[in-house]
Amino acid sequence: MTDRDIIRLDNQLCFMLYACSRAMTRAYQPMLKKLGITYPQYIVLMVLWEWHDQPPVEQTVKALGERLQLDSGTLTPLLKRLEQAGLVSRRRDDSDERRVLVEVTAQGYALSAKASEWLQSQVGEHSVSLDKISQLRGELRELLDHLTGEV
Amino acid sequence: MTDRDIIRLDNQLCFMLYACSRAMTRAYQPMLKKLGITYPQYIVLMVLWEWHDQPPVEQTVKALGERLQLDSGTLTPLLKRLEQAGLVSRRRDDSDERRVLVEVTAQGYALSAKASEWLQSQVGEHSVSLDKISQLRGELRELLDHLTGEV
DNA sequence: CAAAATTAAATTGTGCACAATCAAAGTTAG
DNA sequence: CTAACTTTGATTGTGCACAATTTAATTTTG
Repeated sequence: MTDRDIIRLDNQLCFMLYACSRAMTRAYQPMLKKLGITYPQYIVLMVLWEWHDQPPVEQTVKALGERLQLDSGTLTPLLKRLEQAGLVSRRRDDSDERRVLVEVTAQGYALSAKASEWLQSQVGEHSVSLDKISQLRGELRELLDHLTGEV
Repeated sequence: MTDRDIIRLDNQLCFMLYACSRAMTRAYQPMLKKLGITYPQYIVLMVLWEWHDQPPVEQTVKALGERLQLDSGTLTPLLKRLEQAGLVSRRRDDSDERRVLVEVTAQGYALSAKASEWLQSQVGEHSVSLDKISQLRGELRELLDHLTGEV
């Protein structure tokens, strides 16, 4: 296999990731419309739901950013919109005024159940097998670790 | 496996695609900076380079949109910027004034060689095996086909 | 043919991503 | 203690994505 083939393979992988990510967003669109949130907001809420169930040491914007690989330039306005919608609360940490503590409100947590309900109604629609999804997830994890310099 | 497990698996796949796609963009950033283009512009140019080598019947904005699953709202301004940079030419089709024909300029085509050169210098850096990349690409293709309602 | 329907691209508006910069709070060192 | 440094989040500006609407060209129909 020549270098040129390797490059083509790499480019194809790039494009498939780009296309699949957007296709997944589109697939979730009907649910998101019903919930009244965007896909990135859903991603953020997934973490905040998890934090609600199993509170970590730090529930800050920084911790959220590390988890999602997003900076404050993306998170600050997104969280403000979720706050505006009554789904999230933000407040300065009294013990360190640089930090902003973030958590879901009762209303925000309630969305979790609505999302589950909607997704459960769709479970039968999947013709892609769970084994394949599971395997794909694992391979993507490996790729992600490599790209972010874990290895 | 319960419905709840299925939902969690699905959500994890969503997030991995979202994260991997952005991580890949970051990985290409040094090259893109040198070429003076963005990641989506690179994706568009990859198609236009291919069109240059093997011209399809229709070299229009519409054909580009179908190939990349992007609409004119995204493509029009992006192509205008590439045109501004002298990498792409756009002109109305004389035989059907609704259409806009798109192709790379000589300068735009020359970027292909620069990209290849840069990527070839990086080939050794990959510790992810080609087999894995190839397999992953195939699985993503399968997922994409399913999500876009082929099958 | 002329009206209605369709098609292709452009435009408008919202919300990410992300680089770069800034401001304020906190920590460290002289 | 205070000056230098670091950390955290906010702000600013650019460029996608994408929904919704608009405009103009073409095709279809009555």
